Amino acid sequence: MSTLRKRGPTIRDVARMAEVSTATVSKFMNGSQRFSADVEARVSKAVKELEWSLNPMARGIMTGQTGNVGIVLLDIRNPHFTSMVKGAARGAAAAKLNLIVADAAETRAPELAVLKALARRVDGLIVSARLPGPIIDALFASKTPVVFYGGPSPRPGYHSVCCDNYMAGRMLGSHLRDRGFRKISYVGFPIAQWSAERWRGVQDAFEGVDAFFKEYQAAAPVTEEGERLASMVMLSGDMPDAVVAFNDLMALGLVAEARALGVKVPGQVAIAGFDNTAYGRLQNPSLTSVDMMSEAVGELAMQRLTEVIQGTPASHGNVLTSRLVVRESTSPDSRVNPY
Amino acid sequence: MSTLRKRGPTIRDVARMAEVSTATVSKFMNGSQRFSADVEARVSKAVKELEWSLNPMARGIMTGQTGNVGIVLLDIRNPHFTSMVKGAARGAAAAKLNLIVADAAETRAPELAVLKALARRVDGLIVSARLPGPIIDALFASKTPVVFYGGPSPRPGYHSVCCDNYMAGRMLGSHLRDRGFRKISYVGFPIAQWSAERWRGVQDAFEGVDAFFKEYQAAAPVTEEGERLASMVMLSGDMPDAVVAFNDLMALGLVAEARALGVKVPGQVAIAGFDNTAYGRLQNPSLTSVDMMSEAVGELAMQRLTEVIQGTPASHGNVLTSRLVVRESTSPDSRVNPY
DNA sequence: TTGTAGGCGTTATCAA
DNA sequence: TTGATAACGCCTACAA
Repeated sequence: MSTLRKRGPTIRDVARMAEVSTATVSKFMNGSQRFSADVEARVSKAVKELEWSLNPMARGIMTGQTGNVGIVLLDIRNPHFTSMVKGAARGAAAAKLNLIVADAAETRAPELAVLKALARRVDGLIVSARLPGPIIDALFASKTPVVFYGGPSPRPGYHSVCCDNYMAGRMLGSHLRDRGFRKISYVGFPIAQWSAERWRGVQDAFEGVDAFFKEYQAAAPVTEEGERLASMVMLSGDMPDAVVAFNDLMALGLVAEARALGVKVPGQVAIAGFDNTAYGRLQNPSLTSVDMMSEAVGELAMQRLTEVIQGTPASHGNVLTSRLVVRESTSPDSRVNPY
Repeated sequence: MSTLRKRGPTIRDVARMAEVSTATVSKFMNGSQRFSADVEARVSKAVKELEWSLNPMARGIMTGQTGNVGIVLLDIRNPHFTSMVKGAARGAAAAKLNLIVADAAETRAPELAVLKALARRVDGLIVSARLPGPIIDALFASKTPVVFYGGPSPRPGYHSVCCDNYMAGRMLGSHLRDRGFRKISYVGFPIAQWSAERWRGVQDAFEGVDAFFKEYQAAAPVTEEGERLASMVMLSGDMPDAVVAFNDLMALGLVAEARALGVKVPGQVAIAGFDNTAYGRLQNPSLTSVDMMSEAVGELAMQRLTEVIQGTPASHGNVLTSRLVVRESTSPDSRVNPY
């Protein structure tokens, strides 16, 4: 049923036209050797005339390399991941690799089989540290070079690029403490192990201060969950004076729903998130957030991956420094009862 | 310099273990023939035991197929494109194809060479109809199956999936007309040919009505351009009572900057965009927009692409119906914003 | 239903 | 610096 594309010229055609051997053409194309000006001219002329280029698959069968790398995302609509892809794409382009993007959300059903298939088509993979255990095991079994993102590597001996989640939380916590907030609620996402790290950081920032903490759990790190939990978080029992969300998407949802509920942000409650998503800056009120260096994480992860692929003694320093970005949503006038 | 990954088992190892020929294993793997229960059992046992799977590259050299398809984006951070990728990823998964995402923004320098290289690694490509002419020519020359998105195909005979931009503009124009707006400014993005289509649609909706139009041009369809142009658009000469932006990103930038400038939206000026981006709904004020069916476009484009690849007589109906989503930013009253 | 044998387009080895 | 030739892992007539 499938119509094969018309076969183009091969290395043999080029060799014939240039009156050299295929070996010469091959070496010429890979720049792995110098040639006499004469041969070089003839070969490049033939290449141009026949509009020929190497067949990556035939090449791959010999070299064992595909020329592709993959990145497995949990949700391509999350700007955090999008920025990561941007960084990874830059790194891939620099290494002349093609980037295959797999959205795990779409391939959930036969995930494992899909991932195994993907692994055969790439030279290496960038994946989330919060992928399910069996998937990660399969990945290791396949011997595919892997670099993790988001949190520490689930197994020792593998690279992982991320920000220090505890410190990020702590920075945000300090900010809230200094602004006088004392009743802090957290909308976490427990499936990501580092959600707890962030929350611990926030709490630790209040050491020695009399503060009240409460935690809620979202089923997915998306705006809709922020909206869904908003009334529970902000209107049940005594209101918090500040709400921290696991990420900006949920924070955005909280802010929007607060408005619908008639809760003033930051008038009655402050709201902050993580990731420093582009839309937080434009929001009304603009959103305080901790920049988790999404793009840099993607780029560095790709850099590490290429090192692992090439067997280069991999450099270290895979923990990036996050940065607190204070905006309107944590303006201090939201304290209901200043102490 | 490059450390080759240890070579795994081959089809010959499997054949030997199952005591059959390699041809049998091949046919078995491709499901292109039925076998005796005995042979089938032996082969699948060997496959499992050796944990062997087909080498896609060796396979591709014979079949001429890579098992990959590509999508070329203009800006992966634009939620419109992200949604398209989501749709395309679903389509690709359904066809058991891997999706290679190329962010043109990152590969601008040697664009043409990069795209040619990409074309050799995929069975087909989904690309924007507003790619530069030389690139499109090269694409056609390479005989790669192509499906366009965004606007009509730049050459006859190729598939293109998009919404009717004129109608989309017209819907929005009618809405503004009915709400009593008469001084309309448009922040266009002329590099996309269909920016003019949208604007024409908006204007035509005011046929027979006394209205005033003015057009501005952005250099890129991004939030920053909306912010940059905001004061010019809203504070120079006589203020428009409604501003339409080429897309939501720019509209979001306009709204944010209007707030910074002290211009009430929608109190003093209404603002609307195209794409119905997720963040428009959460904005304050929420953003009126025309849903250009990003995800459906991506999915349908991938469907068409697989048809073209397989040589199936391609079905038609590639113009999707857009949908007006009215929200607060074009509210007719001058109620003051809560924040 | 199963096997034989040649070929796909490239790289790698080694000799010239 | 260049060339012959044997791989690489799989597919596909065609024969049995």
